[in-house]
Amino acid sequence: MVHSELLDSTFAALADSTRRDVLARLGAGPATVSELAEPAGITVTGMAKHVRVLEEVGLVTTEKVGRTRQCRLGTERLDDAMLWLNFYQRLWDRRLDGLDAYFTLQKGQDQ
Amino acid sequence: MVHSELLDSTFAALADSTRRDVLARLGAGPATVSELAEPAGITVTGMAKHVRVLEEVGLVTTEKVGRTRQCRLGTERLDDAMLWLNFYQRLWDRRLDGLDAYFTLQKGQDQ
DNA sequence: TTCAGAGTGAACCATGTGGTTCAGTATATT
DNA sequence: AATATACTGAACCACATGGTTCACTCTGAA
Repeated sequence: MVHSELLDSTFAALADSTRRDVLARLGAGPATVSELAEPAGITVTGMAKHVRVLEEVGLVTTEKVGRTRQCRLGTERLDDAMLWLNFYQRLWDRRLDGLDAYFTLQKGQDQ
Repeated sequence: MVHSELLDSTFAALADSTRRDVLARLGAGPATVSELAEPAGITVTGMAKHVRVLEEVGLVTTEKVGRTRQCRLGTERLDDAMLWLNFYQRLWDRRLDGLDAYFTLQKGQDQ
């Protein structure tokens, strides 16, 4: 569960605010590469790379329509990332609420 | 909400299976840098870098104990990342189940 | 007081990343 | 048919990343 190439790539894809912006924009409906590039303030070529990254992990789907490329949210609904985070959120909760919480808080107040 | 340096760094920190391993290991209890390095098959210096990355985003807390450095899970409980993912998971759901689903599916059957 | 062990810091290396420009291809529009 | 538009591909750049080695400091133990 931990050693997943897709998980690596998915988290890496999300670790960029330009790409998160793209997901936000596509949440409102499909858009072309140019339409995504303009508000981001980067070149079309640059945006095409971002779209590729998102497409490779399934977060975005694209389709060539005439001379434009229509982009929309993919069907990969962040399930893997959610699953992972949920698992570790529980791990955190268990550690903080459990028997060792006292000891942990005693020694780990620094942050 | 989207433009967050911490969110960038947190997702980036999670985008490495060695670091996710470290979190898993620390979920079972504190460990020193050496104890983390050995199963990972990398040098202590290398692991120290990973620990630093995790510490900088609050996922790990460390404390120098004698000549060792004890590492444990931090108090930053992935809330930011969870919040973001939940928001977008809902966005996905809305898009796929909502009123625009018909239009979307009409034009986006390719996947 | 030595000496071994744990970690740190600096330097280095190969590779990846986010961006650019420029030249090309394919498709609309006139 | 000519031209403008939307994207693609290759080359390039600066910088970040994941890893190393080597020399060093600090601490615990003999």
